[in-house]
Amino acid sequence: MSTPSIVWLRDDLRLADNPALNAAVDRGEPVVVLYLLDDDTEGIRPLGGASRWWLHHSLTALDADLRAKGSSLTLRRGAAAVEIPRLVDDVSAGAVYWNRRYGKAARDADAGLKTSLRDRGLVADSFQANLLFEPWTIQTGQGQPFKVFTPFYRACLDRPEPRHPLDEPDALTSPADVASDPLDDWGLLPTRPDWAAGLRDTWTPGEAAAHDTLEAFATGALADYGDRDFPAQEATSRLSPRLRFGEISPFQIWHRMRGALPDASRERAQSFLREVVWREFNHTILFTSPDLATVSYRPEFDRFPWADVPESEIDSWRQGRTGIPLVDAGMRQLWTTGWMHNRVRMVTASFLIKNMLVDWRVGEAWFWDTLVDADEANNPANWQWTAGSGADAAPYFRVFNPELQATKFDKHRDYIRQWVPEIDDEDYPEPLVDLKASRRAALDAYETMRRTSSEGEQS
DNA sequence: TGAAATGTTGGGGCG
DNA sequence: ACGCCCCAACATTTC
Repeated sequence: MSTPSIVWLRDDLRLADNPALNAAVDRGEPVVVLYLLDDDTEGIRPLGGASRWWLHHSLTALDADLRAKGSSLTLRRGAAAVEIPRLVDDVSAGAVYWNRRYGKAARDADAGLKTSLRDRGLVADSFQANLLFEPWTIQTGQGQPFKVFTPFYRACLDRPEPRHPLDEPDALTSPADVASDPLDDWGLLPTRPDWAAGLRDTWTPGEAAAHDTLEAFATGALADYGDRDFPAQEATSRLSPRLRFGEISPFQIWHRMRGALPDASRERAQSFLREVVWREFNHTILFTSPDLATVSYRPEFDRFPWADVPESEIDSWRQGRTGIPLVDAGMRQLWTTGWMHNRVRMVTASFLIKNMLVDWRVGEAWFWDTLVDADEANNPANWQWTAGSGADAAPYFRVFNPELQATKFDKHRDYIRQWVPEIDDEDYPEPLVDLKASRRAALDAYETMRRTSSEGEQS
């Protein structure tokens, strides 16, 4: 009588460098590879639309990869606290393995599950797979979490080198007749309207394509990583959705960057890894500030006098009709492809927060819904960075001028023309706001916040 | 991973 | 030759 192992995949849709999967294989019993669509556990943020599109296709790819190894993906839907024990009973499982995640609700759910499974006599183990450095291991000399990136980065580099990636299992055996939802029943893909054409043209989700992307970057665009601030150039890795869904692990990226590279790319590799460590930093912030997506890290921003902006104007921003070419180009790239170049993310976010005086949470929510790489740590942390309310954030008065940014980083307007082809036509909209006056208003609003904050502290 | 305002310097035109 | 002014270029400060 076998007691199968369950591998519960979440943000780690890969077979290689997957410690939970390898642990299950090493246990020697048949393995059920599970993905659970959990929109029901309180506090776990439901995925946005673009992420659901990606998830659908990444699960499809994963299932195909599993079938090539003699297994398949088991799909279930519901709250983990209900559905995991149900699956355990269905298959008479003897062990459950997973790789760790770092949001509060997720950690609480996982910890509760681990306790209840162990109380029933099952093996229940979790693994480090999705961060190079566990958040609780990177601390200041005082034992506090870092609030500033650069010392955090140095502390990471002082740690032992991250482990080498693990090989994927050669073959898998799975128990017969495990009930699985049809993926199509989950409704992850958009219909009426089908807005995903641009996503389909841009991306191939799945582990194999993730490795192709990393390899192409390491041997190609990485040499041009010094040009990464120019949005018309393909000088970035485009690995963000791969990391979000764990089609590739940061360990695999780390060691690829430490491996054989063209000479021109050696120094660039460290610049790129520094960005990967920003992801670590953001997850560490999330670990210590679980409400990162809803609460300003700097409490004085609770008093920031956001403007009461009509929804129609926020829609102009969402749809890329602000009349500011670089902002509109970025927002259209986002809507069309589910991704936006990093510099343009900063410009579009600064425009919403500072030129329009809209609460950063509004923008964060839109990016959450439309980005294929929306991540519960990076997305809110980066919005708070731009707002000035975050850890090691840009000072509030650092207001991007989108015209100047276009001059500096899209000199020949290639990026703008790609996404806003009607830029020179008469019907291109007038600017939604006056850049000079709105900058002034943003600085005044910041001053108002500072004044009311200090009054609040005195009373 | 900013921008704008303000300050400083030095070359050159000109009386 | 000299002082004066203008202004561009660069540096520093401020928001």
